[in-house]
Amino acid sequence: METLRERKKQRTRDALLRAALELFVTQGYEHTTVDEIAASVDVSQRTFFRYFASKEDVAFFVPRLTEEHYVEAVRRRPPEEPPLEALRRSVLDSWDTIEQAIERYVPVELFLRTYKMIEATPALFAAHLRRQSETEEEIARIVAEREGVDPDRDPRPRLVVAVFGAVVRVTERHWSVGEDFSVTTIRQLTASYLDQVGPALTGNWREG
Amino acid sequence: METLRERKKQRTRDALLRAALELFVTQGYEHTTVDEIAASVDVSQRTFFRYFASKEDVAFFVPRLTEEHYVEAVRRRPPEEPPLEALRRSVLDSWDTIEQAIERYVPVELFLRTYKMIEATPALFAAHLRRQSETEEEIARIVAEREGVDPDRDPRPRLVVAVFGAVVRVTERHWSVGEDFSVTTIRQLTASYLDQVGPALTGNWREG
DNA sequence: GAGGCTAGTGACAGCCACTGACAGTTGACA
DNA sequence: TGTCAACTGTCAGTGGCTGTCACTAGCCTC
Repeated sequence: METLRERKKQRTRDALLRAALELFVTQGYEHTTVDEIAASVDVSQRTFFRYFASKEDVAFFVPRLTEEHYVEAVRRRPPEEPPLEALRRSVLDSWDTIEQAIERYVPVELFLRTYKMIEATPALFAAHLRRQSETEEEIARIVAEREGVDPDRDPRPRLVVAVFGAVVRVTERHWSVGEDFSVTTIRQLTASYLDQVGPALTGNWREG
Repeated sequence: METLRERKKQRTRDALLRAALELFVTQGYEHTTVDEIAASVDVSQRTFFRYFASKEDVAFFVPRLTEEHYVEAVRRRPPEEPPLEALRRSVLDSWDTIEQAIERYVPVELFLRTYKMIEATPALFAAHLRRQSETEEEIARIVAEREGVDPDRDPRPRLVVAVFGAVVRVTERHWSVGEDFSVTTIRQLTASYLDQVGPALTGNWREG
């Protein structure tokens, strides 16, 4: 962020990001062309593609921040904690502290609406799931490391991480279709769902 | 399959499907153009798109069969079975009986290689995950129905189905990178992983 | 502070997936 | 056998994305 050149670049990137997200959430992802985004920032389409690898890539700029934030939280957990407990605390802590990280780039409110848009747009939702699965692979390796097992011989790290991720995804999905979307809401929902999953798996639903 | 016209259509469709999968698995999905597929069956590109909604769509023709097969298996489970047990038996039964259904369209071996290709191609893998999540939504509704709960008020159906699906996905992924790919192998792997997930979630990994 | 260097950009041409419109052809069926 | 409908090919166009090339504006050295 030293030279004028770098500041200019940063400004162009930020402008493209903001413009893209704004257009996406107002008129929809599919109905927004890259030409449109570039034009609204007054650069050529070619320049857009020098900042973002693809149209999809812009949409996931902020989600990428939150994923990294989460992974870092997992890394920082004390190693004596059982895996599930470490994961649980990591997600909840992440939701508590993510807002500052986001606000540096876009208003949190815009991010939340982007998130909803991703869940509602099939092409983006697919990409979202794939990204999550990549994150899970990373987390599985961290868990394996913590527990001192080889993830390619012992399936437990990937199993635990996948099961945990599944619960998080159900939560997000529920949150994304609801009215009340705030960071607080999804945090509470996550905690609640994580509490319910144990009984749901083992319990008999048809008794009081 | 009565009239000549219908038989001709069927033949074109089958030829396109076979040609596409063959090209995909030999030279890769990304390196295969729709023009190439159409040319190798001697029809116009336009005709290809009259049979398949998209290039992606051909790749998932057979997976779609297996998904439907699985959903049907779940529907047929006796209602007194606990949810997890019903799901478990459904996947395993599906793997036992799927081969006939596939063989009507393509050789099972080609299907298995297609499956590996899907797992190895990011764009297809993303689509695969989205399709699975749609299937899970359907299954969740079936489970909710069986248990007599409202899936929009009670999160348990979606939770159980998502957790179960996560285990299946870890299994598939493991299978897809391995050497030994046969239907028998993935069936056994699935059974084994399902057995391990309970202990992995609750147990302490660091003791004997 | 003049001049060379280079990162960043725009303009243009081209590939590929996909779509709409229209016209030609070929089976279905009376 | 002639009419109708289904199926197909051709063509033109859009949108995402990439390579190339020339140009400009900020940087850095002497």
